[in-house]
Amino acid sequence: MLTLQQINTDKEAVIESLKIRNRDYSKEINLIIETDNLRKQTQAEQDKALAEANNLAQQIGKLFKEGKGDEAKSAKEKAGQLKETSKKLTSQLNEIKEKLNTLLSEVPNIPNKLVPAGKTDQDNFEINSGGEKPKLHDKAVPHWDLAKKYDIIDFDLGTKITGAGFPVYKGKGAKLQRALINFFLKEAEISGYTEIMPPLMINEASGFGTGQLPDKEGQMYKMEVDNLYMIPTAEVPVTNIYRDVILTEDDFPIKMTAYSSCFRREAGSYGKDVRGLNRLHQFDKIEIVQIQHPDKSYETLDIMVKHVESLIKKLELPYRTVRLCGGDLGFTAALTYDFEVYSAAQEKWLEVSSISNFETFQANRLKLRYKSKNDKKTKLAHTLNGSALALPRIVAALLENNQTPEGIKIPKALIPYTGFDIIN
RNA sequence: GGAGAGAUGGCAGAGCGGUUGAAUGCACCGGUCUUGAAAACCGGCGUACCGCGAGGUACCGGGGGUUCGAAUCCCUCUCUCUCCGCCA
Repeated sequence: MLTLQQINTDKEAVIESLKIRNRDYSKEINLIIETDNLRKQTQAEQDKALAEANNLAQQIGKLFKEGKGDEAKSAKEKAGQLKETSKKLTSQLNEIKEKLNTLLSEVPNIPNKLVPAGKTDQDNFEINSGGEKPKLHDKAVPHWDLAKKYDIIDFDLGTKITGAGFPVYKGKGAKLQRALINFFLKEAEISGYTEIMPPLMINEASGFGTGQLPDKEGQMYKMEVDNLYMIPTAEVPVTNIYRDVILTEDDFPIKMTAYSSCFRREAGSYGKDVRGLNRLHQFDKIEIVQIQHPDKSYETLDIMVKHVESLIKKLELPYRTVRLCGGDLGFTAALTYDFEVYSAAQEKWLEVSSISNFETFQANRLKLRYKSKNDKKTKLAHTLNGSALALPRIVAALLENNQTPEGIKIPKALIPYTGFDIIN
């Protein structure tokens, strides 16, 4: 969430920047400032009352020691009154603080200047593309048919065991998953990321830290009995490693990668979008996370984009890179690049990666800070993350694009990991 | 699951109702000394909020209570450790 400091220093600029999200937040921002002023005022009153009470209590202590019981008694009465007023003020203050927090957590991140105007994903700005759309043979079919033909992914079986959106990978299908996981992890390792194997369930504090709670509670599976959530992405447990941490500048950059299964309820999705591997409740993803000095986070974002691009290139998939427009930009992000690969049989672009700079938005919730060398103050760090990469749609594109009458060819870069070069 | 012990500053560890934001040691930073370093000595050393400032307030795992006054007493939650049970 935004800091009060950000809002108080330049309220107009905040409101103006948020307009690119196609909404006017001036009402919210003004209410926040108003509430904050009330907070300050109430706190000043409370501090005064408490100071007086503290003083009095000390005096009473002294009087008792000196054996002046009578004087102490009258002082006690006065203290009792003070206590009541301070109690009232305290509960008022708590209420105000809670309101302020709620208000603050409802304002999205300030978009970077590079974010283009627009409402939907149609308005995203294409900044790059590569690879070539393959020419498929006459009898080419979408990946869900290929999955059945070669018996590598069984959607019905998943439905039987669990429900829709939980596919079962079999034989070479399972091996392909494992190969992709190892390939992505290896590439991340080469780029200097430390591998993390995180818990797949998280508590409330972690969900709040990275911004899934309270905004996206409905997207997560919840274990009511233990009050835990299944992770929607490894971003959550991995970034939360640094919750409540104060770093030194020398610690930057912190680079972590993690493979995990991800669980999303995807309530409200339907139709073509969810066919086959296009949208699942459980899927596998390799995530890269960086924690960086504010001066260097955008440089880092570009490096992360390059990393993802190199993965897709090695897999020889046609892709395009887009910068998300204001309407498509996530609540917590300041700038996001998406990668889409072309899935030739369904003739669709599929989003396979999303790389974002959150600036201090997550760090503020996480209380993730660093000690500045210059002025020795603690300041909020910048957090970034990206998918590198999510498996299902990559698999969809690989299957569809590489299908031949003889079988599905495996891209060269992946063969050392699969141990086979064709699925037939 | 049962029984017990515990949670204090970066770490270790005192304090167990009154001037304790908290002894002491280590670590860390600045200085003296030294050719340099070590040692020794001197000084500094938590976070947040309010205030132009002096200063004030809050924080000893979280929340609540008792009291004029709580790190200290009570309740509750969470977590850690030890023993027993169960178990991949």
